[in-house]
Amino acid sequence: MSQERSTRQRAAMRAVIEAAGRPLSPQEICAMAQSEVPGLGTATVYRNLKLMVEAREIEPVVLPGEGARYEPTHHGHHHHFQCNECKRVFDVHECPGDLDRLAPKGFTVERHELTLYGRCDECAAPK
Amino acid sequence: MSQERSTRQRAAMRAVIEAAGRPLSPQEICAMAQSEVPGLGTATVYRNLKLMVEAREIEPVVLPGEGARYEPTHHGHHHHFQCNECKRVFDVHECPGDLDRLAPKGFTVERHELTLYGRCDECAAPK
DNA sequence: ATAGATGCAAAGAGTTTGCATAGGT
DNA sequence: ACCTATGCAAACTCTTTGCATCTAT
Repeated sequence: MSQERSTRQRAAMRAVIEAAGRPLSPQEICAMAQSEVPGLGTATVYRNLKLMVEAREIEPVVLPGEGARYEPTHHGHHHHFQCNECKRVFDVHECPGDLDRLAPKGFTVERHELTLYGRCDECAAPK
Repeated sequence: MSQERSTRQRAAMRAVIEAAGRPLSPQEICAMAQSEVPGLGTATVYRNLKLMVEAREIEPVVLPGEGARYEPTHHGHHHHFQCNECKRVFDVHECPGDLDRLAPKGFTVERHELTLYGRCDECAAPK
């Protein structure tokens, strides 16, 4: 039987993802976790992300045209906002709801993804 | 000044995209256009796709986690529906509108993308 | 004739995999 | 000690770029 071990790199990644408050890209996670575990390699980050997703500890956030980002598993439906300037992604907990009616006749809607684009509060503010 | 030339490869790509009736990936476009222009290379496909997008002749359709596909330019805002079974993508011309209110305070919404997932009419129907 | 377009190959960017070694248990 | 996890480097996929050649105008 396989058994998951608790390693410094995994702990560092977990801490970084928990603390972020927004979905992080693999490179961000790698860079941020390196302050805790300097030698951390990208392969390890990808391998652990995969394991953590399978363990339902985190989940991928995939926006159109962008690589996957990861955030702690949310219980409940939510969407995302991407800043056109800094390109960071934020959670949006509101939902327009009732999107089933938009589908063509005979189509059944099971799920939807909504992404807003614009300026985040920091980038909207004058410098 | 630059002037766009009409070439066989561009014409073939245009024809393929027009005839498809659904958004096509660069590889599909390349493969399909090669029956008309055998030596067509991927670099040319990508370069022409870029030009055609800039010329507003076609537009990219980018779904989460999928590479870009291209379809003839639609006039008017629209969204997409992807069938979970056949994976085909369809246009959805309705729009929930008024999504600006969903953003966090201080955030400005400029644009939105909405993708519905479910069953298309053919796949929803019993076989 | 001239300048944009093409095709090949090489270069990038992001992600995955092979393999010897480090390190949890 | 055993066996998973790690780090490096190489492989892979998709897309872009450099460059000599071709070709529409």
